[in-house]
Amino acid sequence: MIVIIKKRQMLKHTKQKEVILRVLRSTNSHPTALWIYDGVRRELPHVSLATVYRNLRQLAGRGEVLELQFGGPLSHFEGRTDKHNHFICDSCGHIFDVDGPVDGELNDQIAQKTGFKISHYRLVFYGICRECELALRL
Amino acid sequence: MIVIIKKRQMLKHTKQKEVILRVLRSTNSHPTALWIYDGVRRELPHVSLATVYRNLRQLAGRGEVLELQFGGPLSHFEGRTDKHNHFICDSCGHIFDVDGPVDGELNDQIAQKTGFKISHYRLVFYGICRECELALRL
DNA sequence: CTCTTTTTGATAATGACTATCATTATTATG
DNA sequence: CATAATAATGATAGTCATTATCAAAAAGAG
Ligand SMILES: [Mn+2]
Ligand SMILES: [Mn+2]
Ligand SMILES: [Zn+2]
Ligand SMILES: [Zn+2]
Repeated sequence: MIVIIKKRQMLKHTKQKEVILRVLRSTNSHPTALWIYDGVRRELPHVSLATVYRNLRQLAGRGEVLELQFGGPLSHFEGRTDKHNHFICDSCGHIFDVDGPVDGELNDQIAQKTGFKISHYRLVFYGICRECELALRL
Repeated sequence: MIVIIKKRQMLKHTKQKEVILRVLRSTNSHPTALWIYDGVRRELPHVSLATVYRNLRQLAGRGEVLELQFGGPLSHFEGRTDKHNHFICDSCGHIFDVDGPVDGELNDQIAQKTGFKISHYRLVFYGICRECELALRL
C-alpha cells in the first residue's frame, strides 16, 4: 500500500504578488490579465505576463480575488469578493456591478423545484447602459 | 463620397447545415462542437470540423440554436431556444435545464434599481445533482 | 445550362492561457 | 548570519479551441 502525503504548500510572499493584488484592488472595474500586467509593469518593469497569470490563478483559488468569465475569449478579474451580480452593456461592453436580489431566495426556489443541492448561482444581465442609451437617442 | 451598399447575403441550404442542425436537435443535452462533429460524421464522413463550427456560428447568429459559454474552455450548443436557465453539477459537470423563475420580474427589478435598459439575463446555478448527491452519501 | 455567390474541406493561423525549467527569492532552521 | 529547503520568477515553448484563408465544389437565380 502506498500512502501519498500531500504537504500543504507554503505560500511565499513576493513583491510581484503584492503589486498584482494592489493593482487589481486599485480599480472597481473588471480588468483582464493584460490590463493588470500593464499596471504592474509600471512598478515592476521586468515582471512576466506568466507571473501575472500564475498569481491571479492562485489568488482566485484562495478566494482573494474573483475570476469572471463571460462569453468572450478572455477572463476578467476583480478585487471585490462579496456576492454580487453583473450587467454588461451590449453597446459599449462595459461591465457594471449590480447588487442583490436577495441571495438565498432563488437558490431555495430552484432547489425545491428541481431537487438539486444548489450552492450558488451566477447572474448576468445584458442590455444598454444609461450612457449608451443617451448617446443612441440622438 | 463613397457609398457602400451591403447586399443582404443569401443563405444557401446545404446537406451539411441540415445534418448539423438535426444532430444538435436530436439531443436535449448541451453538446460541444466536437460531439456534434462526431454525430454528423456518421452521416457525412467527409465533413470538416470547420464546417461544423461555421454553421453553428451562423445558426447561433440567426437564433436557430443557442451557444452557451460557461467558465470552461469550450462552447456548448443547444437546439432548445426558448428562455430557460441552467444548473451545472460541480461533481459530474453535467448541464441540466432549469425552467423559470418568471422572466420579466428580475429584469424589471434590476432595471428599476439601476436605470439600465435590460434586455435579458443569463442565470446559472451550481451545486450537486441528485445522482451525485446519492453517490456521495455512501 | 450559365453565371454569380455561398459553402466546403483542408489546413494554417490566432490568441489566451499553461507548462517547463534553469535561476532567483523567500522562509525556516541552526 | 549561514545554510538548506522550497516556492516563485522570467523567458519561452507548448496547448488547444476556434477562426481565417483559399482553391474547388455546390447551390440558387434566370
Ligand atoms: Mn463585480
Ligand atoms: Mn438548456
Ligand atoms: Zn454602454
Ligand atoms: Zn452530478
